[in-house]
Amino acid sequence: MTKKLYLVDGSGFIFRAFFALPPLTRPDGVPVGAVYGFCNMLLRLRDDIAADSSLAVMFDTKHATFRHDIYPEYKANRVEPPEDLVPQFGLIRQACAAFNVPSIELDGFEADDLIATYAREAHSMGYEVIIVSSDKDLMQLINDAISMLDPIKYNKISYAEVEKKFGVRPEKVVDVQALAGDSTDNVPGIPGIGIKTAAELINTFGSLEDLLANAHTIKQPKRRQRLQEHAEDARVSKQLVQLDEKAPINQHIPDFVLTDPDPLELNEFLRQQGFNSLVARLEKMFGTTENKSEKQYQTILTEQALKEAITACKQSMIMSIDCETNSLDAQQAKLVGICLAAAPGQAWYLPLAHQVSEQQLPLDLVRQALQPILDDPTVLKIGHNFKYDWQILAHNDIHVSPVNDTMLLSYCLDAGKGGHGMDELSEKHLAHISIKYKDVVGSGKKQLTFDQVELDKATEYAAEDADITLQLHQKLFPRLAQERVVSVYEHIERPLIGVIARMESNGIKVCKDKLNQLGQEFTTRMVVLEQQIYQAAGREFNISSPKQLGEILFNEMGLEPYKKTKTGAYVTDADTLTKLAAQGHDLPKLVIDWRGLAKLNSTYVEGLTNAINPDTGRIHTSFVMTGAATGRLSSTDPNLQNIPIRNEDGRKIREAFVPEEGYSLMSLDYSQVELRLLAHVGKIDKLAEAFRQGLDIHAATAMEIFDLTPETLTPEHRRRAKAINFGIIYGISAHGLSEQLDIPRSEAGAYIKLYLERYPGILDYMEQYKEFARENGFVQSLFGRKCHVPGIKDKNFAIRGFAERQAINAPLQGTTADIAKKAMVRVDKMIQDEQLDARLLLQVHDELLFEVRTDKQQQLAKKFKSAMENVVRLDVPLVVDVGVGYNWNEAH
DNA sequence: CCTATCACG
DNA sequence: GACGTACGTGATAGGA
Repeated sequence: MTKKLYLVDGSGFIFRAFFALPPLTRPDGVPVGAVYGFCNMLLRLRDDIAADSSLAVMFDTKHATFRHDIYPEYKANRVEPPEDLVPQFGLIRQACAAFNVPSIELDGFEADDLIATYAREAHSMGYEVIIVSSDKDLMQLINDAISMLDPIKYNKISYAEVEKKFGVRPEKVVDVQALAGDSTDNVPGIPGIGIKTAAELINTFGSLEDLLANAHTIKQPKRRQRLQEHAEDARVSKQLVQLDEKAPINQHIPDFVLTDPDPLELNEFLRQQGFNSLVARLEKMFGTTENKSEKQYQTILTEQALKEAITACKQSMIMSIDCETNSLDAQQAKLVGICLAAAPGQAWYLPLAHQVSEQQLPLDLVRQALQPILDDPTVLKIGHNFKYDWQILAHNDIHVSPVNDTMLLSYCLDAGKGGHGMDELSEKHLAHISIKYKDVVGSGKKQLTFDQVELDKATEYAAEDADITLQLHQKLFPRLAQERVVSVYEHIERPLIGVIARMESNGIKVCKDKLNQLGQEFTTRMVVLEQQIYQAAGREFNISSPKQLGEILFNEMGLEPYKKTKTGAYVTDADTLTKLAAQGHDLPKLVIDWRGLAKLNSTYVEGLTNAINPDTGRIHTSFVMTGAATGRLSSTDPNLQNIPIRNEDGRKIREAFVPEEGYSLMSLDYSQVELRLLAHVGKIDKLAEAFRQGLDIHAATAMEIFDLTPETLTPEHRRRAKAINFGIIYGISAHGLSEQLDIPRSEAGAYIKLYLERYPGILDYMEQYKEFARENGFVQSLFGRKCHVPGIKDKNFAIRGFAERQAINAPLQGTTADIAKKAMVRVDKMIQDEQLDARLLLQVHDELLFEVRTDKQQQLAKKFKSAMENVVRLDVPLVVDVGVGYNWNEAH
């Protein structure tokens, strides 16, 4: 194997990274985006490359180079670097020192010349050279042993890429550049000749000199004249772009062999810059990087040890608590152990049900010993995703209060900035990569349950989790007040833990027989469709495969495809198939119908049947409290927030959701909340007035924008107005609306213009929130919930546009979420305090589903409706529709 | 593990 | 002037 030398173009990198990467500042305000990119790239390189490789970084200096002697205007058009970039030059040199990577600069020479010199030298010594840069000026150096690596896209640049860019082999690149010039470096070249023409000329004549010597043979008069007039410019240009391979270097290649950095020094540098996630990676690569005080993790097996742990927790007045179980499903999980932490580095693991020989403390004893401190109002208990622990403990008759939840803290502070799982937060805030659950229990067939894990391993893992939770609380809790999200946390998220925990434990009864019967009905119909599909297609194929379907529709049957996916496959979605069906083809319609039934069977009939808990006969979904950046809940395992409703077959699935004997299902849903909020927040008088009058809002909109009376209003008008109303909430675009309504873009654009004219205030609302997002990086709901929109300043139109639409939508969606959550807290409190014979079962964004005693349903409906409608007072009334029935379809 | 599709608000 | 889009989710099947 030949040894490899990596030569990094430090100066090139910093410019490119500065513009390519998002701006980032240290806590003290110093811009460090490019430095971060640089460190990231170095770490990645070190991780990827062989240990016996060599590495050095080259920099430009501020001084003039020999090129300015040849041509005083060289780079004369360069403007001063942006002020955010200036401090980063020094920091990147510091970064090299911290990484223990040689950095080289030389007055009178550019980084490119140093790279050229070292590359040729190393080549002659038998090295393979990889130039880490994407600078086109370096492409002239490429040969079989010298290649380039784009440091940001991280892809190889070789012959093919050079020829694509310059149209010639690398050794002719300078000749092409000499002709084409380079406006960024103020290299003159020959006017009127660009890269395309230059490549053509060089390929025809062989070289610059041959071309200039034979310029008189050029046919095009203008081109001939210019080549003759500017021959000298071309020669000068070539000197400017030709890299100097004989720079007087004084550091030698053998000195560039990789050496490990001093972990302590590098750690300090990275922490200074606030690069916690990099510190975490560093620990993984080089082992521990800090002289941390010894961790004190203990396994508790005696009553005495338990007492001591509790005393320590009581003294510290704050403790974290974390349950270990044998399942992720809170309803089925058995409590295997409990972990407590009282201070960073100090944690105890209390094994309860491990399958090991050691004697573990009995649960009853542990419960009695722990309950006082878990109830103690002077000791704050910290959990991460405590909703889970709440249920596990409650199922074991253990109750905890007061509680803070680090997952919810992170959610209130940083929604939209990434996930809120403990592993991710540990890396982000503590610069520590935590032990993964999979590392403890293994994976695949050999995966253990936690009760099979040895006590020392279990202690190490569990104690670290409790430790991290406590440390995360130290980092996150103080930010709550500083960043003004106390109210959202205290009044919405924190009280919701118990509410949702109860909902999940309640579950909802699902009738297995009904699902089974539906499954058979759907299957029978699919068999018929299947035969018709094969007949229409002319052969059998896998109807579930979009690839095979595309092949049949567009290749074998020759239908006209509407569009392709980004991977180049034909789109075969329902939209496309509907359009094809409208042209009179049979197959698309058959496939649409088949897919509808297949979806119902696989996702709902089978999925829901499998999700029925054998002990309770009910389905217990899991609501994810931090899943949606806007503040909404999401539902998983199974998702009960997307049960079909929009067509007849789908609604049959809802009939399988039923109440207990003597009870009814009662659905209460907010009518048109987001539009009402738009009217309120945007102060859209006409819209608000329509709501106050209790009008059909889409019909009212249609009459307003199309100048109609009730007599001239048609269902089509109303349909279009409805689409526009929703479009507005989504941050409307003419293209989006035209797709939705299947009308020309121009027509959609005209509708939007009309709408914005008739509802003055909407445009202001949209501009105001976009501006707020640009200034603050986030938008807020009516109750102060934050949703971060990182792309809002991106120079890429698509990304920025996306962020702008988020900025328009998130305050509305987020406020709806706040209202629904507040309603849940209220209603749950009523149920608890007044001991109502009602259970909250599900939340579907703007709907709450209850199971209520049938003979009390009217009274309960009145109570809940009123509670929900009066959660907040707005300029428009909030209206809640109520439905009751013996299944979810009837209730809705 | 990613992509395409489709269910909901 | 083009770029490429409706906002927010989760589950399933196919295929690499």
